Amino acid sequence: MAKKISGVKGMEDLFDSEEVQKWLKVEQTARRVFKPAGFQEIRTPILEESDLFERSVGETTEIVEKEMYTLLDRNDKRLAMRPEGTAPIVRAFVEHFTSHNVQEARFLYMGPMFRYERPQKGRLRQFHQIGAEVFGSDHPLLDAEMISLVHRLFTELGLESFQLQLNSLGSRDDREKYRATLAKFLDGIKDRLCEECQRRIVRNPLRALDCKKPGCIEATANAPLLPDSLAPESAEHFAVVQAGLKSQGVEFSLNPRLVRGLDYYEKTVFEFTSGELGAQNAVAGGGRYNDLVQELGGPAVPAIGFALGMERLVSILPEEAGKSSGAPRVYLLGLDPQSEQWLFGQLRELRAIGAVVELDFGGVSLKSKMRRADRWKAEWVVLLGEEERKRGVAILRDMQNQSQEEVPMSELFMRLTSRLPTMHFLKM
RNA sequence: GUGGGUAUAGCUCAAUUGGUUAGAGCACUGGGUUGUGGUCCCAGGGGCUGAGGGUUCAAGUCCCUUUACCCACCCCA
Repeated sequence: MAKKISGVKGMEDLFDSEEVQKWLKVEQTARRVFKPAGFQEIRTPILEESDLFERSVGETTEIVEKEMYTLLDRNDKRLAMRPEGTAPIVRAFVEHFTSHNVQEARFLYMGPMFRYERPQKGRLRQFHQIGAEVFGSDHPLLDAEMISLVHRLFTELGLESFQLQLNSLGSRDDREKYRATLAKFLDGIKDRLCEECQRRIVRNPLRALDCKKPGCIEATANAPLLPDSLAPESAEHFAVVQAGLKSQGVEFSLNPRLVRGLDYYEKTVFEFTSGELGAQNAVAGGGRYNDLVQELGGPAVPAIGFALGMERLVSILPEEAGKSSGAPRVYLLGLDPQSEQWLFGQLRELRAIGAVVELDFGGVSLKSKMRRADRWKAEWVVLLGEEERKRGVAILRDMQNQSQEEVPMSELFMRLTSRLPTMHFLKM
């Protein structure tokens, strides 16, 4: 035997039918929730120029520094497999929409993302996201709408145990000022912080507030917090976001230490978490990015977006979401080559009416064939042998009632159809 | 990148202080009088014990190396 080739680390095959069913359900529900809100679905390539992510996500972020799958193409162009979805959408928006003076647009996307990380529960190297982005407005109620749509998606999927955390990073100015204040504070308590956090003082002080080490939590207990240092305009924006969510009945809690890992966020940031996920507890996250479009060469168009982790979401979905279509299942069983040949001819028509139809292949005993039909969970079995064929009939067996009858071969299609729910479409 | 854990049949797991041909359940295949499923009974196939090396009369079991997977740190979806 030739040497086996196994899949790439952190990249999974999805083959369990209930699991696949859940994916379909999530994708379909996302469309049902977002399209009526004016979102159009778009698909962008997996490969982008590395620069796109370096400039948007941030040069000093973990993602860009250590986690990107990068390559040189045959012309030595630096490319990267997208580690996240927002930057490509912004790029596409700038490239195709702003040129015709479109400054407002809503996009829904779904697809694989890639990050070279050490896999663990809820963390893969190829994972999938569904995300949405809205360009064209800085209105705080848009923030509330975005968050509320995600909330609604989760509710429609029957998800019960999730929490919503909210924070405001303020405008870029607010953030810069706060960053300086915080860095100063941290420097004062430097010797009480872990090594990692000491490095963060210069590089990314906000992250220190998110550190989970007990020593750091204690040391930063009365650090200056972001919401307290927002300029009046940002504070007002944040207040309206909260009021908007309340009026939609969306529950949330404020987390002044919530920091997101991508540089482009400002003002409102949010995260949906679940206790059932293990250490990687974020199911979805997002925020506002008012300067990104401009930074990527577009006009000054404010925007907000979110992304959810497909694998994480699916793992906490209720069982019902994995139930597959209720289409009737019909098993065709021939006892000799001529019978099989005739039944084979019926496949197309029967499948066209929405039934799941399978023809038994292979020369085993009738008993085994029946056993197979049973394991396949057939509701109906059509049995045809030489005896029947001579008389022009086939046996139609109802597996549940354990009853069967002979029907003329010429009427099989009609007889069967009349017993199946009419116009039965395959449900998602 | 740093820790910790696991690796035996397709799946879930056994195998006494190292001791004969490595077992069970589920699954699979066939049969229980000739062409009828589920429950039941019987039989059968299937493992170089992740890989490589070492200690020993003897290794699934002990030691080293390696690979894969899992979990956590970190980071995030």
